[in-house]
Amino acid sequence: MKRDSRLSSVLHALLHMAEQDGPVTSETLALCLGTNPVVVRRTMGYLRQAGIVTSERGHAGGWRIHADLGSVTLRQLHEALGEPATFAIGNRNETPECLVEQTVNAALEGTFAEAEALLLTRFSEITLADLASDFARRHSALRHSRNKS
Amino acid sequence: MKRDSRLSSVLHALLHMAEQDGPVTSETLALCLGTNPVVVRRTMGYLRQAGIVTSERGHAGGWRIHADLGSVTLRQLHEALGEPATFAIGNRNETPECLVEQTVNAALEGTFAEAEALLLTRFSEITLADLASDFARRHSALRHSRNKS
DNA sequence: TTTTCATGAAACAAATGATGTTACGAAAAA
DNA sequence: TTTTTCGTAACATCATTTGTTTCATGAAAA
Repeated sequence: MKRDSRLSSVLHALLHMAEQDGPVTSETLALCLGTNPVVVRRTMGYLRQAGIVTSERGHAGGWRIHADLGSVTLRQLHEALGEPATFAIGNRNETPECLVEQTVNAALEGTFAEAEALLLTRFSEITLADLASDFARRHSALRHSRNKS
Repeated sequence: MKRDSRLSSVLHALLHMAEQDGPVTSETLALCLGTNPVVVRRTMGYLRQAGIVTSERGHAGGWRIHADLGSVTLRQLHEALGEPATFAIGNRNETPECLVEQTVNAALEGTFAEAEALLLTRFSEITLADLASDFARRHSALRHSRNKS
């Protein structure tokens, strides 16, 4: 099953952008992510539409975060990306005539809905600022362990 | 995103089998599911390996449920199918060197793990007997509404 | 004003993975 | 011995994401 990794990608990109003062080009982000500048533009375009980032063309152009890190949640990013399907497991037929299959669908849908609600709740509780501070902690821990050795 | 619908499929098949006395052929199940007998064999084969169903060849052969309906949970079926990936969303790179990406992965993995745990818990709480009685309820409700009209 | 750098967007290619199909072998019963 | 049915391998199809190529457009620098 091929997973949608855009949320992971934009988080990676945004945290790198947060470390920079000026704008960051698609080229640079593509190098960070191990992909292609066009893919970066395509994906970041969703965030621009949602007002989370801005882009500038020409010399010294690139991408900037256009929001407070503490105000952007994973849920907002997920929504900006079009709320892609959460689960890789699903019903065989979404609108079956067969009563047996309707029963199966109802049971699975209820369960998936509950798990998705939990996921989205957690997403809404995590901000870019949280991740940035997690990163700072890891970074400093790494420095300490390097100094020791 | 293409979803794995095997759990949905086997539930559909098992409930149809529960309605029958004798064995049910792959051909019959394929008609119920709107697919191919070979696909049925392939998928039901996982359940046979797990001891949930048996198959017999030749005349009057086919598939039988080899367990008490109340003792088979959705979780067991999910496990029998090889515990396919739950989420259609995931990390871009599972073992990144980049500390930023490690931070992102850790946050997402924690959240996904929590949602998956909930899903599996719910799966372990639902048995085939539960679904069969849900079905009976729907079936009887349908008859009543038909009699009214 | 021309060149360079960057995004915007469309069109196409590649890769991936589930599902579907064909074909044939093996076993069991009529 | 013929029919039925599963078991399995190999291959085809389909959908979707991701990657690539290409060119147009805009903005700053030379």
